[in-house]
Amino acid sequence: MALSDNIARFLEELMAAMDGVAEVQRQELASRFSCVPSQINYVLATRFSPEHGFLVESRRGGGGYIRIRRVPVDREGLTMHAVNAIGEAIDPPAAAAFLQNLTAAGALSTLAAHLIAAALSDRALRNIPPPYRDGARAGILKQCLLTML
Amino acid sequence: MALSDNIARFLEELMAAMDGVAEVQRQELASRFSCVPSQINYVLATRFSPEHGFLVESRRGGGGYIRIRRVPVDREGLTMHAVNAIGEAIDPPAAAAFLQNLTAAGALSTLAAHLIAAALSDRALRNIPPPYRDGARAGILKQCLLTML
DNA sequence: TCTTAATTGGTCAAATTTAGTCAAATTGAA
DNA sequence: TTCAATTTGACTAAATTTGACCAATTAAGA
Repeated sequence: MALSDNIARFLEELMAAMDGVAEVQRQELASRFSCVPSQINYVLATRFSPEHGFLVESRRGGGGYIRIRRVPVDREGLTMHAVNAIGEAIDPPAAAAFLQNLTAAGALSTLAAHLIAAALSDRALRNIPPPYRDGARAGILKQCLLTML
Repeated sequence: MALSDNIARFLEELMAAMDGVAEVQRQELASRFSCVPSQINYVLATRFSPEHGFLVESRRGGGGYIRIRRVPVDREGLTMHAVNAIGEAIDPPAAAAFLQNLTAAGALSTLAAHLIAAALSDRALRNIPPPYRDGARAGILKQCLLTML
C-alpha cells in the first residue's frame, strides 16, 4: 500500500473519530509519515477533492492548519433539480450530460449511470418509432432518477 | 508446461489460498518467474479475462498492484439465457418475473433490478403510445441486462 | 506603529515507480 | 511445414514521491 493511501486512511479515520472534520498541521502530518510536506497536498488533491465530496480549508502562518470536512451530498436535491430540468423530451447527448453531472456530484453511482444510459440508448429503444424516442427517454430518465432516491 | 501456464497456476493457487482474491505486483511476479513484465499481461489477457470468469483491477505508480478476483457464478450464462428468452415484446408481469429470477439467481443486484424495473414501468413509458410499450420494454430490458455483463 | 524574522501552508515540475500496449521474434504442435 | 500460442522488448501511460521556490500570517523588536 502506497504512502498516499496510508495518509488518506489516517485522515479518514481521524475524520470519522472527530465527527466529520479533521484538522491537522501539514508539517506535523508529514513528519508523522516521514515524507515531504507537499506529499500532504498531493493526498488532499487526489483523494479529498470536492469531487470526492470533501471541503478543505487551510491557514498559513503561526498556528496554521489544514481542515478537512466531509460535505454531505444532497442527492435528493440534486436529483429533483435534474428531474425538473428534464422536459418532455431529451436527446441522447443531453441525457448523457445529465447522467455525467449527477455522477460527478456524487448523486448517482457509476453503475446506476451506466444502467440508465443503457436504458436510454437508441439501441434499447429500437422497437419504438424514432419520433417517440426522445419523449421515451425523458420519461425513463425521470422515473429512474426518482427511483434512486 | 509453458511459462504462462505456470504463472496462471501460481495465480490460481494464490487466489484459492487468499479467499478468492490474488494481489500481486507485476514486476515482482515477473522476477519470480524470470520473465519480462508484459508476460504477466499476456497471462491475464489469455487466462483471467472476464470471459473466463475473472475480474482484474490494477494501479500504477508507487505501491501499484494487480488484483485478480474470481467472479462468482456465470452471471453471463444466466443473463444470456434470459436475453434470448425475451422476445420482441414483453408485458410488465413477465418482465418483473425475469428480473426476480435473475436477482434470485444472483445474476443481478437488487439495485440494478429496481432501476431496470423503473425504466420498464408504464409510468416511465407514458410518453410512448401504449401499442409500442411492450416492444420498448423488451428492447430496454435486453439492453440493460447486456450492460450488466 | 513599522519592519523584519519566524512560522506555516501552496505550487509546480522533475524524478521515480509501477503497469499497459503492441508488434516482432520464437516455439511447438498438428 | 504452417499456424496459433507464447515470449520478448521497446515504447507508452499513469500514479506517486520529492524538492526547490513562493505566499500568507503571525510574532518580536525597534
